Amino acid sequence: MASIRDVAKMANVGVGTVSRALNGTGYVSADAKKRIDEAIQELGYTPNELAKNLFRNRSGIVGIVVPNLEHPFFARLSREIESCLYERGYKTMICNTIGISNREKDYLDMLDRNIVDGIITGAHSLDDSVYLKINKPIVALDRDFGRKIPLIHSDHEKGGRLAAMTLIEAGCKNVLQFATSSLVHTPSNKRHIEFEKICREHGVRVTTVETVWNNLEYEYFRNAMKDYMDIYEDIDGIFTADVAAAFCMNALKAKGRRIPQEVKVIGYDAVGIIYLTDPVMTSIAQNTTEISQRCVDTILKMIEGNKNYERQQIVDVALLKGDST
Amino acid sequence: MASIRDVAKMANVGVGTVSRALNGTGYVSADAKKRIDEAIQELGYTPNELAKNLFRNRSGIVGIVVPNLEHPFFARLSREIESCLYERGYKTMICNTIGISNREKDYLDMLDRNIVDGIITGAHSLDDSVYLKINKPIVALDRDFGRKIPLIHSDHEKGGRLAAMTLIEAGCKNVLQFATSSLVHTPSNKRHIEFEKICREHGVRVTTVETVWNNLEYEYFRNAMKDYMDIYEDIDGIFTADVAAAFCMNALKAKGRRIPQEVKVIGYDAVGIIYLTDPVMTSIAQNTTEISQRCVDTILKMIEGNKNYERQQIVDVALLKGDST
DNA sequence: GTGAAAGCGCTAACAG
DNA sequence: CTGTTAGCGCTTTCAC
Repeated sequence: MASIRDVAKMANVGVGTVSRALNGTGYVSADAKKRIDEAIQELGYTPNELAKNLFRNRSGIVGIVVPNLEHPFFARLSREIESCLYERGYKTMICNTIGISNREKDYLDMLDRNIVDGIITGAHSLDDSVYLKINKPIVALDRDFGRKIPLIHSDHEKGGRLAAMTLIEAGCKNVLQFATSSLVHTPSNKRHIEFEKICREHGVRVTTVETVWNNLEYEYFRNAMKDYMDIYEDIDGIFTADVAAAFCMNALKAKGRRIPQEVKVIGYDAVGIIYLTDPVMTSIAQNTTEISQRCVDTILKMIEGNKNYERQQIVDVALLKGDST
Repeated sequence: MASIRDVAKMANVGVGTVSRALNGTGYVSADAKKRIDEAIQELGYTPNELAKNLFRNRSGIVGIVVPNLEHPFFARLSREIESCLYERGYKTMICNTIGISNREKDYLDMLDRNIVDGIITGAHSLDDSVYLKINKPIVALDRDFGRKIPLIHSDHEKGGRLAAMTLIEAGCKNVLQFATSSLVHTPSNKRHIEFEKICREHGVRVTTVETVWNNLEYEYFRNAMKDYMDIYEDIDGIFTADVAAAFCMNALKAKGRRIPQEVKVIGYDAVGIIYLTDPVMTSIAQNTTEISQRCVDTILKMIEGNKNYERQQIVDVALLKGDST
């Protein structure tokens, strides 16, 4: 592999001149420039990023930590974040934690080892204290780690309200929702608190099942939802995230209950699968495009030392009306 | 950030000794080792991977290039490949090409710039010649770039045969399949040739629609499949990849056709969404776990200079019987 | 066993 | 305008 020295030698100039020519920093005579270009051509020279990285102590890589890339919400988010980063000249490292806190820790350590310049995290298996000790660029998705770490999340309260109002207006009197354990204090869990509150205010009976989503596999949701539908037989409305909601719909239909006539179902996230259910699922849409842009914008500001960002950024949600409500 | 020099100074040893202690290479007296460990503790020293990378001219990163991470097959594959790489001590860089050949080229160039040590590619927008020029570790998924580049793919012929036999045995007489343009010469497209052949042999009429899947968005599939179902009204069997198949099912049901009584549908890939359709979709399962392992195994062998791998590796497929056939 | 020194490929500062 | 030089932080000979 040809190095900058080989180019300099062949072009009869110093390495500094080649570097300047390459990066457009400082003056280079047209003549020298021409010879350098020729040498680069001839040698098939490509700058070695590894050396650049060492010099400027930057890798140009941002890590994105998600529980499971196979979950459609995180797949979409990862895709969009990767696109934003690409536009801004950064590369994307992907990290699946699959609920294993060791992995999450390993990936966080890459900040110290200078493997990534920053991390956007949507995983939650580690204790807050671990994050608070870190003094490098981190942006959190749907989790508040305290003043030091910026967080970005949807307006989940509004999401819960929209969901509740949708079911209420559709005439539900006895609804069921699946929430994350209330021990986990995340912005996203607020939708369930709000949902419950609104339902109560309107005299609708609401049952909240708190679950720990051990893993985010379809297979798991499928079995779990089937079991739950056997337990809660008299409900007329359901609110939970898309994948779970889709499996609820299937389980309900298998039991002969008609949707939306007998049971209304409203999902959350509005990922592609809402078009796959029969009927098409009503869902609260998170604006993953804006979330991604804000995540990338914020992490790059942190990396580049620009303090000019809001610590908490809330992104609007919207009702995407389907035929399941 | 403390460097190895600081550690050496504090421990009263040379940097070489610290390096040896850190990497377990060469002898270090117990006494020196102890002082070094203490210094590392006290300084909170972490080795800078960037410097290591430059020295050994390796980044420890493998890039995985996919058309669209949001497509469930690639989401699963990416997840599994990331897991394998993690087990082997490598990191994963993710690259969505979204059908843009510029992006694919940009990511390939990272090989030359030493940003990634190798690339596993499942994208196809560039011409073969571009790949053939590259002299670095590349493993291709479902595409034959010629003798230089190893390829890994499912036994798609068997897949096509299984699909055909399933529809035939279910009594279909007039089936429809969606294939990639026959101009694109990929192993995965062989399933449609085989499918057609088997159907013919059994006196079953088969219509093959060749499509260019412009993008892999749910929205696109949904509209496209709806239109196709309006055009092909008299068919009694369909074979296509899961996502498309799922939307076919929905479009058919919307037109009042019963599945599987009037039309049988068989998918390909067997990703999670087969459990979401109603009825549960029959599909040909690709063994993504084994595909991922082989991809990782092969790319790491190439990176580490081990020539001991097969150029073409074919992974078995299996029929996953659902209720749509 | 261990320190000193060279060098991975690049950039930036500094004389000319 | 341009060549020389000194590192970025680490690993690895190679004498002592």
